[in-house]
Amino acid sequence: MIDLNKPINFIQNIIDSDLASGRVVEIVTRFPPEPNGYLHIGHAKSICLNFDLAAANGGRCNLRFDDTNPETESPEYVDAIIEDVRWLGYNWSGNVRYASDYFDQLFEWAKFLIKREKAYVCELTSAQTREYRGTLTMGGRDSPFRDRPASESLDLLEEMRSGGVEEGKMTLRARIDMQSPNINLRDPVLYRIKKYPHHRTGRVWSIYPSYDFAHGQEDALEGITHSICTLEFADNRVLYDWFIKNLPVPATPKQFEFGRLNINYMVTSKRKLKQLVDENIVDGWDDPRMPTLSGMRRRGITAQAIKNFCKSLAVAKTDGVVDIAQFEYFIRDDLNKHAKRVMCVLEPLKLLITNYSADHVEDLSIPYHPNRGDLGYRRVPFTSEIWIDRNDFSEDQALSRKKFKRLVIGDYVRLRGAYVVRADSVIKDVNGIITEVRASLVPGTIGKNAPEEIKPRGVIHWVSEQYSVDCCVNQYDRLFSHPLPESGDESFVKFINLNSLKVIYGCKAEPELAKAQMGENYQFERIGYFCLDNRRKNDDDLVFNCTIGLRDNWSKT
RNA sequence: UGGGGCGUCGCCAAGUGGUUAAGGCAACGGGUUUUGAUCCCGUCAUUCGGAGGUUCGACUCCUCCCGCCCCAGCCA
Repeated sequence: MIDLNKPINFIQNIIDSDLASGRVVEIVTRFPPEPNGYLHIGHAKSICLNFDLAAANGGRCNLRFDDTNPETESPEYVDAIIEDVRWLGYNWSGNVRYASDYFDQLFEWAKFLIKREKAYVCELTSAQTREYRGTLTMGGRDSPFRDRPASESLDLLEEMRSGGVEEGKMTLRARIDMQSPNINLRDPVLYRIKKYPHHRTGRVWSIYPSYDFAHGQEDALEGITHSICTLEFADNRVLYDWFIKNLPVPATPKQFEFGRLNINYMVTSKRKLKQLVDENIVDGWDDPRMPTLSGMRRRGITAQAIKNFCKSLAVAKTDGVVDIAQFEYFIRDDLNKHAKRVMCVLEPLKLLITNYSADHVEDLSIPYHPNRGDLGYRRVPFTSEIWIDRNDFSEDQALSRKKFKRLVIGDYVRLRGAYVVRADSVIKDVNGIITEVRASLVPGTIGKNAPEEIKPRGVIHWVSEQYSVDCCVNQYDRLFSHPLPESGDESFVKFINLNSLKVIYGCKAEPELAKAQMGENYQFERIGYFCLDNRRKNDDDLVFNCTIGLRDNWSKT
């Protein structure tokens, strides 16, 4: 599975030279999610990169929540994220860490900067701050509070911290360069007032550090050697380095950026995914149509498939769009190897075998997997009345054997794992709808080919009517009808595919599926891969989610 | 118009002065098959955003041009 020919990525190259030059002795990385939403496939790429890079170099990787904005964060997200990382199979070094663990230290460092006249409390409103910042092409103007005495800033900061100042009235800013062509350096905000309870520190703080003031210092505190983030943070790197240089931090982490993962027909923006959840466009963060890890898990996509996919991805600085077919390849690839084969009829049509005794039952033994003997066999009862899928039968005898490898009046077909049968006639209701097909089997064809002159058109799946179990199947189509739903403005909701969920009731499954286990993947032969849905009302309800259909070359033509 | 980043097959992507320009996905042929699945075999860039230049020799170095992405949150 792992492509040994795949060259090492540019970050590994950097690690190699850092190790060779002695800049670092142990590789330490970190996965730093903000707990303001659920993890999605894009995060999976980052998780794999960080954990695998550390492991490949004998280092370690931390899991750290960047919880610097209590207004948008919650313990629900913390728990979900931890579960998802575990599900992927990764173990972080030591305890789960939080930016909030370092609030005291960060505050001390803020005062350190003030004392060295590298930070000041600013009383510009947010609108004024924006105005003073200048534009992309023009420099900004210095804040009138820029040169106030350190002692004054120190007192004010203490007042901000203790809740004595209204939200929006003051910020702590770094004193860098209002003329910098890099806007991040135009006296960035280090602390802002938020009188909002934090999910871990409660109401202890009335001010919270900004991402820029927190992230690099957290990395330094944890001894992170390679701080890997996505491309949009490239401009923040000089600021990251500025703090590391101007603060008495215990280490010198370095930031490296790579291109985030985009997949067509998907949306990977926590903000937008949250919108889908909040507006009830989907069933929740774990809706099987969502690109979230929890949604994909519920859909039946395996952690291994996601990891294999992520590892196949290049780590580079280009921001491309990966074809969803590439992801689907890895989903099928893993499922094909591991899923047990069973039979299930989605749209039942009765087939009566007229030359088979009505009270006879044959206990057939059929392998769980065509090329994995280690998975063993299952018992499948064969009776005279069976269910076949309606679209596996046609009255049109003119249909060529090449175009329709299924049952046609007057011709033969193999019942998977059982006999070869010939369709003889049909019975219709008053509306002309076929209600039953009458057929005759060719004796002695179980496990053997039919006589030379009988050439079955193909193989179809079936289920004994008497022993079948009823089930329900959820089939999914892509959530968006547009390959790039995020292109253009915020109107991605306009591209929602309204037919992305199809619930099929009254499906008939072989008795084996009555024992279906949660978390197990099955292949419904000739249809696709399925798993039990985790939101069933009762434990013995049989509701299956279609993970993905089998590859289907024939329907394309 | 400032700054940062990127442009190699339909998609992803190796390549760091001399290779027949890897590989995967997709596509298209063919073989095996009691899943129209899997598996196997084969085909698929005289060309690297464009134009010049340096060089015996460039996707790789230089110059100019074109295109795309990110930055003006007290979000991350």
